[in-house]
Amino acid sequence: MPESIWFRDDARPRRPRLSRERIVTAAAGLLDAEGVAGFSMRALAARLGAGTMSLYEYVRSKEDVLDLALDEAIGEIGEPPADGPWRGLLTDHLVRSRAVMRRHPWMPALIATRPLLGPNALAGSRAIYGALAREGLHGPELTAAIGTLSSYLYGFVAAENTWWATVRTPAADAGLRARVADHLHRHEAELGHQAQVDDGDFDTQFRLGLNLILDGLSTRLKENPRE
Amino acid sequence: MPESIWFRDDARPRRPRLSRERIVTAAAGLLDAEGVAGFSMRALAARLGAGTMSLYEYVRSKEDVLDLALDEAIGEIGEPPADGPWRGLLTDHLVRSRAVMRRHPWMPALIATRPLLGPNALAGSRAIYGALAREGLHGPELTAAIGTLSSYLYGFVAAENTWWATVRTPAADAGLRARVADHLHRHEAELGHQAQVDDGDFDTQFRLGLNLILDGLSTRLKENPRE
DNA sequence: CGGTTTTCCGTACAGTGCACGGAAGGACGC
DNA sequence: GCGTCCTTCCGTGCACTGTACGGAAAACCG
Repeated sequence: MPESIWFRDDARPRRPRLSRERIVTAAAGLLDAEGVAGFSMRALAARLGAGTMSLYEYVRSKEDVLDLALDEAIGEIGEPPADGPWRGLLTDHLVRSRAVMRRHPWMPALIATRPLLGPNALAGSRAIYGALAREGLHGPELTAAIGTLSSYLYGFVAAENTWWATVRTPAADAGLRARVADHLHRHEAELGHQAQVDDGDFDTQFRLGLNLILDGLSTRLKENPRE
Repeated sequence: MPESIWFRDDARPRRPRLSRERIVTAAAGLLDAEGVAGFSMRALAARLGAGTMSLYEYVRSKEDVLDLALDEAIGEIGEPPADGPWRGLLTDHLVRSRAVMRRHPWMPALIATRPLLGPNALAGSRAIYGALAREGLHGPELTAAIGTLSSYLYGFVAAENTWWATVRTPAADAGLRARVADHLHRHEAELGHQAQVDDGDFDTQFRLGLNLILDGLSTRLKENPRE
């Protein structure tokens, strides 16, 4: 059996079966499947068919893996186009970001505990920065606008995800559901509205809040017209 | 030694040395001192001078303790006054909320993983609800306004706390600081601005973003005048 | 006084992240 | 061909986690 042909594709010593990329994508998959609480280095290694300690050849620590998985997931969002009307551009980017964070519900919890300094995170924020700087926003006002949008995005999805996680729990009895629905709709239940909640509900909530912020931003932009 | 006098002050059976309240306040103190990562049931018991398993007489699980500690901390915020100009009222409440979350930097990470259904959390959101309902906001628009404000608050403080945690780390070398500063100020560094960051920086950022949202809310209120 | 109930907690177990050191095998100089 | 080295892989072990279980002691009730 001419194994030499099969094996001869790279000249590095002891061509590795593992790699940083393989570990990171497996980590993201494990997080999708089991959540942050169910993520362990042992489970990750098992998912790769490797020994636990083999991972540490490519990764400094569990925290390191989480950092990398988070930045990979942020990369899924993609960058906004280089130009176009600012309002549609921002709306698109935030809606796509929310979609990615819903597909990877572990993201908000990780974001809450670590700075977003991965290459993908930095690239994305730079692109948004450019879009607003083009409209004449500068200095603290620019930073505040971006900070507001990203804080809103991430706070919203975090609340949304805990909502779904709470409702989907098998132990979620009617009483709990009612309390959570009340949390979402506040006094609406008392006013006779129905307390049903579905996906579309969150969609419109998200867009309403986003428009609130963009309206505020719009007045700022009119005060500082493009120079 | 007349122990009977010392011990005779309550007639309940086997008057307990521990209590739910004592556990919860000790938990908050431990979280303040060690953070979420350094929080363990063993450490909590040691802080109370008790055996680890004694805690479970008053508390179902570690998650339970965290839920209770979080709601207690939320209670520190206090409720907004029953009436007054809506804008000042909301600003005050959000500023006080931020102050509490800065004193207890573990709060955002916990909020990210559990629904805010404690009594204090519900009382606070009800009060804010009332303030905006009084201004003529109803239905989804009302829910969206509240959701936007709380998402912003919590997203902002989360980012702020990770910033301080990152900077205060002993291993934070100059390169890391520069990257984080860039993350905060985006391209400002490239534009020649100084990349120094201090508390006041975050204060003005927070107020700028808040005013952005409140401006957007203000236009909504003018469209739906108090009926 | 006996029995019951309520607190307290020692022990034990399955699980965690990761330090350490060894084993296996390709790469390379001779 | 043969040592030598260097890279990858990973078994073992340690300190630590949450908490199930069951027992000990103490206060109450009869």
